[in-house]
Amino acid sequence: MTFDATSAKKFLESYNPRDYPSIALTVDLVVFAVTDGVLNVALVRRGGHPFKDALALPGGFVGPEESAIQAAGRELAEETTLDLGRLPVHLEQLATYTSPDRDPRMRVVSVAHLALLASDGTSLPKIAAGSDAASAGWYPVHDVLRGKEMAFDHATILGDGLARLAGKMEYTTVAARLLPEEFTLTQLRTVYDAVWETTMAAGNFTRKMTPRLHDTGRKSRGGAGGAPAALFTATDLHIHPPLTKPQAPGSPVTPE
Amino acid sequence: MTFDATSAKKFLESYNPRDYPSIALTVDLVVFAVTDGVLNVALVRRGGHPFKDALALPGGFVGPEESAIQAAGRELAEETTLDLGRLPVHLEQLATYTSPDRDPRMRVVSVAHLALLASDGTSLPKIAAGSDAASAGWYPVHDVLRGKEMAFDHATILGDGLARLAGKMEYTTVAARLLPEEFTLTQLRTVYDAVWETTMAAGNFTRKMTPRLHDTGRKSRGGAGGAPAALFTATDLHIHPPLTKPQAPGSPVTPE
DNA sequence: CAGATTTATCGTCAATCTGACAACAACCTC
DNA sequence: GAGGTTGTTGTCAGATTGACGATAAATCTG
Repeated sequence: MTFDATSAKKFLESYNPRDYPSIALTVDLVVFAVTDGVLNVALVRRGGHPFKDALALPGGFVGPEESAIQAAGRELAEETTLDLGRLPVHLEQLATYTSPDRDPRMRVVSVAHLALLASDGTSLPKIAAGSDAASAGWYPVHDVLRGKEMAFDHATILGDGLARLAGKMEYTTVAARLLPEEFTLTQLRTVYDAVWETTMAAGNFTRKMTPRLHDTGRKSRGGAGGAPAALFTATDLHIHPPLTKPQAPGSPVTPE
Repeated sequence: MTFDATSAKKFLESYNPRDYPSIALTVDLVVFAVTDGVLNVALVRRGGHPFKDALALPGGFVGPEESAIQAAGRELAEETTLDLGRLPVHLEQLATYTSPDRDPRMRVVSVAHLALLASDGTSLPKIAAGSDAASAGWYPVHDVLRGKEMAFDHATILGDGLARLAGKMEYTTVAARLLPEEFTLTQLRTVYDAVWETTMAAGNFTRKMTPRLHDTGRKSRGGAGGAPAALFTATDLHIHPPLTKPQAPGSPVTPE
């Protein structure tokens, strides 16, 4: 039925690289960490054109002999000076952005990744600017998204990253990857509140979360002046049934 | 700490395409459709090496001026001879597979997509083999996955596609995209059973699903010999709280 | 055409889960 | 040690769940 075998329909047997303009394969990183009840993202300020001085996600090229996730891990290690491999940093593929004109210079296909850094909640890991970046730092995610002035399509990528994290926290214990290996229920609840922009009831949160975690038996050395809290460890158990993010006001549950 | 700015760390300002081996950008398609209570996937049998005669996902190259999802839509239209654009075919990006040696010939980065075709449940859309494929046809997904003998990493991709669909059906009405625009609750339940390999109770399914759908007021002309069923239309409402897939036996909910 | 059969939908019931909130115990600061 | 703060457990009414039975509406069989 389709005789017009367009050049794009040919397969590798007849593929000649010179038929196609070359493609740059990069990774972009959405790196999250929580401090003081706020979800932060690592951003760099661009030093060169295009989008000079605009905020952008950190990233870099995928080397000829590495996969995208390996490249993401390498970039993350270079940027955070973190002894990656010791801390269980969560790193997963997010999505790939392929619009032909997303970079005005040439065709850049970017595989975005989501990275979650552990934090005790009071300080953020140091990060270093990459080679094309003037500076690097942490920015409150929800503020950045409301301001929405980022280089390339990075605002979209950041939004997708947040949505992925928020969604996955409903049926997983990923939120624990934003905390030290041992943590209290209040710390975990703080992470949920930071990401979801909610204020969850402490009692009910404890009731629903406890069976999914492993109680170490130890107690936190009272930090803030209250009763000592039990220290938990995350299991890789899926939460079933899911913890549901409170319905956003205005979206009816049962339209009649 | 890292002074050795590796070539891969350089940014576009200093990027020279000839520094990198060229990359082929392709799309792979995981196309699903349901008949007779079975979830099927469209596969082609490869005509050339490597993996000659093995089953593979349909796919093709991304053209120089199209995005990955556009390429996926084009390939889907070419393959199904379907008047895409009329039927609301669900098409979404799944994940990107970038392992350097996933294709022995050269570096092929593939953006996999998930496509859901509407079907009345009794027949499947015709599909045509692509240029490098000897034949194309529908195969039962769960059987194929159990057999697990596919070209390249396509078994992984197919598994990921199934997991995406199964997961999304918990909190969305995507399952309706595998049915005609108007459908009965039993048809919808059949889709759930086909994908999840479950047997859901009809009464409870009706109770939970009804408020998420739009009742057209019309009734199905009794096809199989029973009471006529109400015809529904899908809304894009998220299901809240989610419909939970029954726990797989052997995975305890509350380990104590 | 009169059952028998199949199918869709609604109803019931006990068990569980949920959200709201109170009660209590353990710790810090002054 | 008094007072404030924090973590955990308990209570209670309302909603949700899974299992299953009842009813109504159509087709199939003879």
